[in-house]
Amino acid sequence: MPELPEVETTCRGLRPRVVDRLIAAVHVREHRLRWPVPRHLGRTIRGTRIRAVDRRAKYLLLGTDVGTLILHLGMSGSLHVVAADSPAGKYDHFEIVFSDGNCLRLRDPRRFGCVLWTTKDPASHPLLSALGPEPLSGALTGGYLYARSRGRRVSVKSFIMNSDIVTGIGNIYANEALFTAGIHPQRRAGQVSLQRYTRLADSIKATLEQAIRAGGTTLRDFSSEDGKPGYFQLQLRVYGREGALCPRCQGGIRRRMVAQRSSYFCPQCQR
DNA sequence: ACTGGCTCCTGAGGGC
DNA sequence: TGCCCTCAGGAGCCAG
Repeated sequence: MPELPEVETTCRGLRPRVVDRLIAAVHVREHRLRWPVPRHLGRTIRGTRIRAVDRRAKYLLLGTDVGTLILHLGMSGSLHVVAADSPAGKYDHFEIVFSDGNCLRLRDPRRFGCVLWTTKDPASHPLLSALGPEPLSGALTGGYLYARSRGRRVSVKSFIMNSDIVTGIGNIYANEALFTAGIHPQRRAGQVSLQRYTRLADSIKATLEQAIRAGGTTLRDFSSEDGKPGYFQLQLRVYGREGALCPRCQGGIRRRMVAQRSSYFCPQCQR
């Protein structure tokens, strides 16, 4: 489900509702997420407070007085702040109960998400330490993508979805950004010019910024922490639109599997 | 060092 | 109604 805009939307929504709240209890109904939820978590963080909510790539970092929770929403995860006495659903695997009567609940039907713990700088955690730059930072430039891609034969779409290269870009926004930049998703990463990578870097930033402004994309079930859906699906130009007309040339949008993921593109506009 | 393919898991939707 | 298939917003891991 969530790519960078959805995680950022969740992060911003969460912040005012959990920062400085006292942790009264932790409930783990299902330990079997992508990695087991640490057994000691309740004992460790009870009685402390959430001090910060940050995002790195698609990870959410909840800083407490004694360490940092590292959360990932996987494909189907979402976080909501609800009344602590509201009934938990079948897929509400994890929750932090606060002394203000609310709780932060993780729902994740597919269980590809995770809840991990570190007492060190989270940036040095093995899952985070090798990540590439944030796409909305000044570090993502055409020159950077060009330099990293020389000699690489993977498709440019796989290349920009690789979090070692640049973080946060999933299948929806990869398709959208490549359309905007006029680059065919199957073109080899090493065969894209500097000029075109400059356009692509701009397209990635613009696409993600627009999506954040719209509150993310809701295809099936994404909703922000307060339960509101995103609206960027109304602005999607190619994703999920096989057979529809290209908004630029009125040709037909095609769908093809690229590296096991559905890719949508206009064969006229994208080369 | 790269690359493609597989994997974890549940649910929705289509064809028969 | 049920069965079987494919696909779904991620990304770590493995063999070649």
